[in-house]
Amino acid sequence: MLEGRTGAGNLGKENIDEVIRLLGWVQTRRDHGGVIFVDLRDRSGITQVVFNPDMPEDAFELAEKLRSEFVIEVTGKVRSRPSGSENPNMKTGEIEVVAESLHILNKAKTPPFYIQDQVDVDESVRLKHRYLDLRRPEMQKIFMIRHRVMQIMRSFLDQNGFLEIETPVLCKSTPEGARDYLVPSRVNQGTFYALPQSPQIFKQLLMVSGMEKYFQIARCFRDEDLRADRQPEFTQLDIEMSFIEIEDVLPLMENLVTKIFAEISGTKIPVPFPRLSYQDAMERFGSDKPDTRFGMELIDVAGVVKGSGFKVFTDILAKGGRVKGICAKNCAGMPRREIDALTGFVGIYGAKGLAYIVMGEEGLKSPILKFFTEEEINNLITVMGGETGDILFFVADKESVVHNTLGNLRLELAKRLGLIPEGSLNCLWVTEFPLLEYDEEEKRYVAIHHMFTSPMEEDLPLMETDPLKVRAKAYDLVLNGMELGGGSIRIHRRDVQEKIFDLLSLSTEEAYDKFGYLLDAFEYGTPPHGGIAFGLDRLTMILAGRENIRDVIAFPKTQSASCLLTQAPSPVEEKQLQELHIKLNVKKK
RNA sequence: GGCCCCGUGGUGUAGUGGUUAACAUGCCUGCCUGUCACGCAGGAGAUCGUCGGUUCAAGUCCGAUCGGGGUCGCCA
Repeated sequence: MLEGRTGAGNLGKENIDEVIRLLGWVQTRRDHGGVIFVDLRDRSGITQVVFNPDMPEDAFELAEKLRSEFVIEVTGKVRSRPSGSENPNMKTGEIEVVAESLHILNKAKTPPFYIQDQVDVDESVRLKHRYLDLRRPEMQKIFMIRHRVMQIMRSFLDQNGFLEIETPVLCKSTPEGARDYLVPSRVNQGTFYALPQSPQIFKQLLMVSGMEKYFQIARCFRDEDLRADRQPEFTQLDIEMSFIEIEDVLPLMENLVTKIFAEISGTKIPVPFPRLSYQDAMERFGSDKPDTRFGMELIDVAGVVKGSGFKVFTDILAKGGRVKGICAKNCAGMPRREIDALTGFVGIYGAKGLAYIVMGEEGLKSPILKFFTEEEINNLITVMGGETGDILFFVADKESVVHNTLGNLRLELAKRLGLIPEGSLNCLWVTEFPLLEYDEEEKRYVAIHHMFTSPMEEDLPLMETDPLKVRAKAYDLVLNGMELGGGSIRIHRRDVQEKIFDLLSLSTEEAYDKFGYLLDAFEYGTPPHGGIAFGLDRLTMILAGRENIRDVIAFPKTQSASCLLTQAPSPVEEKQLQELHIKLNVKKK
């Protein structure tokens, strides 16, 4: 059937007088009674087919029966459109195909929405009929980009000596990290596999195996709540290498990322990417994935306010908290109610209030002025870099709340003020992450990256004295304020790994139960190794200019982790449950 | 689990508590030989997500629930 087929979207003046065969869908039919125009669409694009009454009568009658989305086969001759009827809005608008024969390969029901770009239709309707949604050219373009990205990754890594190796999808459940998706075992009553959150342990085992350079485009699963950029199953480019240090990983990955952007969007990203320590990222931007496309950095004002009469600030400082601010340029005209609404905004992130000073033309306006001396206010303005026309915002709280709040307020204001330059690509590495953080709920340390991440050598002594100060050999690639990838140099020494388990309050038995095989493996000559993983979906989002991860996944889940097309998840037969030795205990609603 | 937004013919929207729920588009029928979101004429198509409440009267007000989206928590 494909023999001698021509793509509709690639026809042009150079094809004039060629007799061609098109296979595709009816985009639109315009029936003028005597002459019928059909726009025929296939993956390559759209071309206009003309049906004249002087063609065989039965073929013309057939053309009158055509409707949207009928699948047809047309044979005809390419010709120049009559002068004056060219369509400059169409890639193939200079030519048309005069139909000589028509076959209807299949009829179609009227689709629930237009098969064209910029459809204004509820996303749930698109998802229910995803196979139709994916017919739209803009969706097809996304998946062509996604495909190209994967091909570039594969060829780049192949050329650099990496082996593509698959790892299991049915895995062992591990503590820590995200909630696992579980799969009951039929053969082994009462036991479960977990779907991989990432191929982490297997890729390290492959390093023990001497594979030296591994990659995989791997599906990962995390049973957590969804977001605009988060799906329960997603795809990572997973990479691991032996005999490396950070300085081997980052430049190689910079080459890969710049190659992808150069080939897909023709954008040149300068290398090396800037690096920012976690500490600096948090202090300056209030985020470990800072958007550095604009300024408005966080400024510490503790030095200015610590001796003041403003108890809200001084009390928090006394308790070890922080007082920081951002300067919103040219915002003094912001209406009072909008400023008040920002108090609600910062409340989302746990801040109890938002102090501000409006630097208007007629002087300063602020509910907190009365607590400060003139000198203190002048110092505050100087430190903040405030000028007439600005608003200074302040948050006082414990450090995590201050950073989170101001970091998000900074992004929100930048969006409202249009400070983020369109089309700019801003790649950077965030390095020197802390190894551990303290979990108040569980009253113990937890790993920030994961528990196989190597501490920095010079910080090893701190593991005994001040574990929270220990920095990890971990790095994240951040693009336009989005975490695109992350990785680390791993622990390859058993004694260090056991020390980590110890700090994480994993007992030796527990550690052995969960990771004994890994600890055993580490005793058989493990090379120093490390790696990284990139979120393919997020990368495709940026390359395709999408703000929603569902758009770059062929068959995504809704926010409640269900598939509107297949109705998954769904109840199963009692017999299936019995085979799996499972009894349900469902809460009645 | 919390907060916020949305739900009206196939699709997108309008709709002061008060007649037969309006408009656009799509669909069907007829007409039409140069359109390209063709045009013209006519027609069909809605238990206003669901359940309950207030009211003489509910698409409209209230509550619950279901579904979709955003977000906080969560996501090593």
